[in-house]
Amino acid sequence: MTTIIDVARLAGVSKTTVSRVINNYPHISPDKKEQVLKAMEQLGFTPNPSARRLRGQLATTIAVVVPKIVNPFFSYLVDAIEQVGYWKGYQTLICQTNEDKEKELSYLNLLKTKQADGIIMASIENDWEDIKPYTEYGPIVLCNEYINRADVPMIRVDQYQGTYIGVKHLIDRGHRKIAYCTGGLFTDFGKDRDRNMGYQKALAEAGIQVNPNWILVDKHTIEDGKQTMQQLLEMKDRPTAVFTGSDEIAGGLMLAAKKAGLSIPRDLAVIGFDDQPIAEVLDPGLTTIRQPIEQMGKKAGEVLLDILNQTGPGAAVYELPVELIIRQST
Amino acid sequence: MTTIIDVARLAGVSKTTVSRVINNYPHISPDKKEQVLKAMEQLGFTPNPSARRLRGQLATTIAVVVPKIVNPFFSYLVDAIEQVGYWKGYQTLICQTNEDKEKELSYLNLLKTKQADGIIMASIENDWEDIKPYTEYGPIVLCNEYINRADVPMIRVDQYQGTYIGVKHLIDRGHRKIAYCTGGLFTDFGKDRDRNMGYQKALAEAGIQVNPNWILVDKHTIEDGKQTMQQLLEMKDRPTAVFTGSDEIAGGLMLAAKKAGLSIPRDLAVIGFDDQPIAEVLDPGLTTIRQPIEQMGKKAGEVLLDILNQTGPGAAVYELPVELIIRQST
DNA sequence: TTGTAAGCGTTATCAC
DNA sequence: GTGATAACGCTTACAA
Repeated sequence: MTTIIDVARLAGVSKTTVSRVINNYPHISPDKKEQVLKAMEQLGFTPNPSARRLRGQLATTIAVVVPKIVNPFFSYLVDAIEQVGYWKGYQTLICQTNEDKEKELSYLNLLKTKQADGIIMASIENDWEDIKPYTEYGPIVLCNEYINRADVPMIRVDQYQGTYIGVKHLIDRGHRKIAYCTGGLFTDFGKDRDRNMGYQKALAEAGIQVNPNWILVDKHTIEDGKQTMQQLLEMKDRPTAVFTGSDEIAGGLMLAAKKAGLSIPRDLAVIGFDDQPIAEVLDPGLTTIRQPIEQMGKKAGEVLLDILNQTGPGAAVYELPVELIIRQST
Repeated sequence: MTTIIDVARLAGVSKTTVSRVINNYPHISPDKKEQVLKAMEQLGFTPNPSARRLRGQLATTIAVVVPKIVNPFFSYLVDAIEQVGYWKGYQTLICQTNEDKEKELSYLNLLKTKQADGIIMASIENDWEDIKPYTEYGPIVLCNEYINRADVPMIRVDQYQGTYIGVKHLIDRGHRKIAYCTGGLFTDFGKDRDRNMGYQKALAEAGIQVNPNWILVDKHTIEDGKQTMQQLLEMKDRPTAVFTGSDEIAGGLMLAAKKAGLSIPRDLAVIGFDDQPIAEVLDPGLTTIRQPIEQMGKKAGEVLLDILNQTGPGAAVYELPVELIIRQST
């Protein structure tokens, strides 16, 4: 490994001067500067980031926490963040929690040890109380998830609105027996709460009572969707429409429904969430709530970098719009 | 930031002793060890990886180079690698080239600067001659891509065989007009070459001539698939079957075909590559060549870690099997 | 068994 | 404008 000293020797200057060249210190005689540059070139020198970090200068790594990178929602998010980061000279560390609390905490430790200069959390497994202490070590930006009492920047979409317009759309199509199939739990905070409220609000406005049997929680994958359809098929009183928490669940659901001889949307209307590529190629095309994923990622990255460069506010909420994409499944 | 010295002070020992405790040096009196452990706990101490790296000890980061993380093939690959890495205490740096040569080289520099201890390349943009020099700085493992003259470990599947059985399957179904729609180019080396050879071999065996009009290159996305279908529709002499280089292209193709009133597989048979989740939910279900993506990623991770821990061979070729998954699109 | 001191590659301070 | 020199936090001879 070639170091600053090798360069100094070759250029016939002190290592201080080399360092100054590297960091674009203004007052250097042009000829020495050129010598140094030439020596660096010749030796193929690259400054050692560990040393720079240790010395307290460098900050070039951001971490993105996601539950599962294979979930297209998150891979698109990571994609957008990586692009912003690279553009500004940052590397992106991908942290997959697999919904494991411990793993999440271990990744938060990256902040403490300055292996990551900032973190974007696109999912949260632990309670905020357990995460908050880490904000001391570096900026944390919440993206997609949000905590009401958290004093950090948050990039979110209006989940309440998204769910509301989705369910309302089903009601407008004449449905009154509408199941709700969510990735989260039917809980009382954060994203889940907002989605639930949207569902309940839409039903309430139409004078429809929530049927607890039609609330299906903790569904994520295509496989989950297929199984959920089985559950629905076994019900004596079956819903005529299903609101799902992701396009993948919807895909599995449709697959199983068609296999069971149901016609979509005639026998069962299905609506997804996200507007992933899969939504378009499903047959019939999947009506869904589009989340501006790229925008979210881009914004999250920008906000984090602004904080790192001291040019942005420490906390703020950015809300991006959702949109109902009507295809043929409803 | 709390350092080893703080711990030493609190525990009433020298920093050397603390370091020994951290590194599980055997000969330490149990009581001192306990004091140190207690102090570390109390201060919430975590060793600074930059310092350890600088000192030349630590190796905990691997980098994975992919063209696009949003491509499910690569997100599954990264997923598998990350899991293996985490299990062994390594972090995974995700490097997205966007098929940009320069970006790829900049990521290879991670090796040189010891920001990454090893690299898994799941795609290659530059010529091997330009990449080879980096092997001097740390191990590079090729996964999915391969270079004949490269002296590094390679994890690959038999692309030749995969394409061959796919095309053969179409021939067995009675097709003789078979288009070939690939992600790469119809070039003469690596993965592309093998796939092309498989295609040509299967045709040759059946006494079928290659029709250059039906060779469609540089197709990747669902969108590409749709456009390709348009191209096909405009042909006077249209193929009756299409072999595609990925399930996504196949998906787009099917979508456009159905929209144009074609019935699949009656009017047009379609076969994909990868067996991604999308293959199952397409209608009709997509016949495809399954690549053992998770296995590939797992193997690549293991091979790299073995090298880093000096317990594995420096170069070897691991070939994993492909499998024809027959659904309803053929 | 424990401690002292040197050094990893860089940058900041202070002289000149 | 330039160069010694001391840190940054850690590991490891070498001594004790």
